Amino acid sequence: MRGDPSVLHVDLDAFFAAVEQRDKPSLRGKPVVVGGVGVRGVVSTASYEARKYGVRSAMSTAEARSRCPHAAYLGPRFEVYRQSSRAVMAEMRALSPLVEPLSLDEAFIDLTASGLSGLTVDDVEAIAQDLKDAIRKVSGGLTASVGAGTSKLIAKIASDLDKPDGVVVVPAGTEAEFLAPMQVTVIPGVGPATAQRLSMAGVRTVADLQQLDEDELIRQVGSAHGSSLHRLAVAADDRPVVSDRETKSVSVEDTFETDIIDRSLLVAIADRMSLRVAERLQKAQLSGRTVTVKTRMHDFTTHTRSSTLAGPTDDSRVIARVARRLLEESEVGGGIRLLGVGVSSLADWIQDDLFTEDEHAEAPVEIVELPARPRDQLGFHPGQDIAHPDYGQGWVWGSGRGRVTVRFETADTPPGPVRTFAIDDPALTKVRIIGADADDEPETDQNVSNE
DNA sequence: CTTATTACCTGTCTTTGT
DNA sequence: ATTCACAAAGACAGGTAA
Repeated sequence: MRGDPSVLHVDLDAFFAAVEQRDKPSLRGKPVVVGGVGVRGVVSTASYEARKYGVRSAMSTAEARSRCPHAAYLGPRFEVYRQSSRAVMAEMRALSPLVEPLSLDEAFIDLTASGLSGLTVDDVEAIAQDLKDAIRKVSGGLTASVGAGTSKLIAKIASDLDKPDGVVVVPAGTEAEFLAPMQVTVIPGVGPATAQRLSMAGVRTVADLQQLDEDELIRQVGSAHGSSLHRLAVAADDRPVVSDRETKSVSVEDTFETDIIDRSLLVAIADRMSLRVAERLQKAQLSGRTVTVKTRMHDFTTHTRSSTLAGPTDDSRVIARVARRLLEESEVGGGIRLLGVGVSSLADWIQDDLFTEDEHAEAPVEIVELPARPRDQLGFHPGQDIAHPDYGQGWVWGSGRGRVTVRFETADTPPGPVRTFAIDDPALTKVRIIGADADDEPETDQNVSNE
């Protein structure tokens, strides 16, 4: 444990909403809600004006609309947020090289890494103010709240105490008494489930937690969580600030506007998701051995199915093939509201194909001319690639009753807009059918024989 | 009515090594 | 060749959290 409050936690205030207000002055001073705008959307960030009406992060957009109908409801613009985030993080790194981003709008900074030591509360307050000024300058006026203390735990809790635009520095040596009167839920890692279990043991505040016997705590919440909580309750926290943390999994998931029962449509979606996961793996120079398919049923129960390959891959065809099999093993029941594909057990080295040379051959692409006047159901299957002269590349989501529904995907807007065409639309002329998968990657169940 | 993404933990099996 | 014992490691599914 260090002797000065040299760990900072910086949290940009209502980040997504603040960026929108910055870029669109007419929104300033007004309630702004950023998040999913569809029927099943949820709120990512609400501006402080919207929070007055009880709009909160993670609330369904439907509920937000009923609480605050006159707010501006905006879909997220991640590229813009990423850009501002980068600029802000750069200011932090100018202050100290040891910066650990937690998300686009949050980071820890360890001031000792820049050679500072023996910092007083006043020193740190001045540093925090300077940082906030710098952030405001590079970001076009965004404000941040900063907490500082002798550990990540204290810094993180402190940054929450004077929002927005605040600075809270907790003097070294006062940590346990600082925490004691607070609810246990202020401790990161104590969510609803843990809070419930603790409350059954009569523990509501950190002071209660400080008095609870460690063995009893472990009985309630498990060994790993229990012993770490026992230490955090008395502010014993020596977790280092770590920059450049390694990615451990890459995944994509999508909640559908309406539940899907059609297995062939699910397969088509899983194929798309496998491709996106593979692209991201390749971009990050990663490959992984475990493929996971996640399904969320109409009743919100969630299931995962996973399979581990003999060696790591970043090949979309391999991922898609495993995902298909896992999907086949999954129940569809009364419909699926969410589907996801992920890859984990990552290796930072790319798979060397030792004996599978011809496998990178391009998948056969067949251009098929449609009949001039198709009637119903003319050879459209979910997953077919399709070209449209105005909208570009899309793929068939479904068809029937003289219409074809096509989903267009761009790198920017992954699920992409859905458009429906009459099946005899002259613009729908070319359908690309990507050939079925060919090659093989050995999976777990290979036969190994020993001498 | 209830997002998307990542990380980590736990209980239960299964595999591997000796 | 088969079995047992035992530990360590890995795989898998579900849960919790930010």
